[in-house]
Amino acid sequence: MENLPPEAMRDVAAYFQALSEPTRLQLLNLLREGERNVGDLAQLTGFTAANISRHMSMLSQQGMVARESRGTSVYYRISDDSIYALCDLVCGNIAREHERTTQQRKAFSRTS
Amino acid sequence: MENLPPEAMRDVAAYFQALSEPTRLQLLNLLREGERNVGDLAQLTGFTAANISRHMSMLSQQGMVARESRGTSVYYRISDDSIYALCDLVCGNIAREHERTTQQRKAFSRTS
DNA sequence: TTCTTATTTAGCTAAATGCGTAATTAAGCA
DNA sequence: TGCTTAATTACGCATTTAGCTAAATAAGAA
Repeated sequence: MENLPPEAMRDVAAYFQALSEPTRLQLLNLLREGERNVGDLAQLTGFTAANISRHMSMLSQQGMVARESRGTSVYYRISDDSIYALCDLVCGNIAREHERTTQQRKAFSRTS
Repeated sequence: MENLPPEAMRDVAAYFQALSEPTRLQLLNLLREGERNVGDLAQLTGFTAANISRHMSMLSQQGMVARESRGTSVYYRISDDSIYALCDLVCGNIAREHERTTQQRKAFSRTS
């Protein structure tokens, strides 16, 4: 990524942006167990189908999920397992960061 | 990340969000070569120091960069190298995705 | 075809975000 | 103590975004 042109930089940013929303992370998490259609995802998350449809469209555009229309329903499934590796990596970082800030709080309470 | 509570999900989303902005990716890229102060980063990117300061504060809060105040300047440096691993992973995914959509375009031009 | 159901899109609102300018703070130096 | 310079914060503005409701589209079923 050292010398990426601005356009590629925008692509990378867009990819991360798709993962920067709790609702979309929740949707990706639900797809761990297998494919789901829009209505199910809406019911499971408590959001409207319209909202879910837009979120899934975004994840699909980034190539994270695959869209398959069967009958009147549209099923989505994970198409890129590396997303979970990415998320797990981030979770590790956050855990470390949490550790760090916790220790900082301890340090503060020592000095005050 | 399977069964993360909503709060942790927000943390993960916030982490990705810090990486979801081209300017911030550019700043992280500049820090590959070593530490930089706010004024330098502003000059190198063409943005105001105020803007850069806000971006760096965000990256710092997520534990991605370390902040060190020396004299009247504030220097930032990468504190978590795994960020680059993350970015490279994403670049790979984007390359694959680009490949995919390119082939799709080819398929379309064949049928039309 | 008509009816029903699932998904998508249009239109809107409230909240968040990136940016600049201007004001404020912080640290050195005279 | 002032003065200068660097960084941060306050404020305003334009754009984006996540959510809803309602309208439009798509695919089966009667």
